[in-house]
Amino acid sequence: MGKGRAPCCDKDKVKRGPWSPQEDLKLITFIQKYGHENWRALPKHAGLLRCGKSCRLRWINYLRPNVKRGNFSKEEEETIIRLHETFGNKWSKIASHLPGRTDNEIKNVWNTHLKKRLASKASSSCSSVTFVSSSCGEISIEAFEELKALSSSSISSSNSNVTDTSRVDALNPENHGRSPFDVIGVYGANNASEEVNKPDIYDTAVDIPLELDLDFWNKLDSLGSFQPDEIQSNQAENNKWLQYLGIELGLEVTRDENQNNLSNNAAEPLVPEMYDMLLEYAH
DNA sequence: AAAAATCACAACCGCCAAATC
DNA sequence: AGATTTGGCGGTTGTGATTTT
Repeated sequence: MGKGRAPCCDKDKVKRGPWSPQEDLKLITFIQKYGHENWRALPKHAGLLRCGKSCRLRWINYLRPNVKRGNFSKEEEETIIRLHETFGNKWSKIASHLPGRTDNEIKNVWNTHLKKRLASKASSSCSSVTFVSSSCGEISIEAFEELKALSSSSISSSNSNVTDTSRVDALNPENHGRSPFDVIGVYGANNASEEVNKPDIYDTAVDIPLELDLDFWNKLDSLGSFQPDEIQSNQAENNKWLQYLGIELGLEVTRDENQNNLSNNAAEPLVPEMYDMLLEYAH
C-alpha cells in the first residue's frame, strides 16, 4: 500500500443523496459477482460515482439479503428497550440481537419513537414495569437473565449482525421461509469463504462455495423447522434474490414469470439472461 | 386550500480501532 | 514501532411526507 493518507473520497467527484434504482442494481450485481472485499475500491470497479462508505452503507442497510423492512413488532421494540438499558447507544450491539435489523434502523426507531415513549412512561411511573426506563436506572431480573443468555450464545459475535447476518438470521425461526429476500444469508456464507480463500476478485468471477460451519448447522438442525434443501445451492438463492430485486426495482419480469423461474430454476446457477438484463438496465 | 410545524428515516460526517505496511 | 489504511460505529443532518393550524 502507498504511503500518505488518501481522503475517503473526492467529494467533488462523487454523487451524493438518495440512491437511484440503477445505482442499486450496479451495486447489487457487482457484489453478487465479486463480493465486497474492498469497499474503497468497489465503486470504481462497479462503475459507481459513489464513496465506498456510501456503498457500504447502502448495501448493509437496504440491499443485502435478510434485511427486514417495515415496522418493528412489539417484541422487537421491547427487546431494543431492554438492550438499550444494558448497552446504551451501542446500536450495532443491539442490532446483533435483532436479526434482520440494522443499527441505523434501530437508532432511528429509538430516536423517533422509543425514547419519547420511555420519557413519557418514566414521568408517569418508575416502577412496576418489566422494562425499566433509563431514568429508573435498573434492569429487571428476567431481562438480565435473558441478556446473559444472549451474550453467551455462540451466535452472538462481537460485531453487529451486519457482518454476520447468516448466522443471526438463520437462527431466528421467525425468519424462515418468507420471501426470497429472507432466505439464509447468501452473503454470510460468502464472507466465510472470503476469509479462507481470497481470490483476485477483479480479474476473475468467483464461484462462491457454501462454507459449512458445523456449529451453525447443528443449531439449524435443532430448530427443526428449517428445510436444508432450501440452502443447498448458494447460487440458487442468489438467483431467487436477484429475481426478487429485479421485480422490486421495476424490471420487466412479471410476477408470474418470476414464480416460474423460482420453481423451475431453483437449482440452476445464476441465469445469464437475468444478469444481462440487470446489467443492461443498470447502464 | 395553503402555510407552518412536526415526523420519519435515509444518508452523510467524523472519529476510532484494528489491520496492514 | 510508528505511520497509514480501512471498515465500522454513533451522532447528526437533509429532505420528503404527514399532520396541524
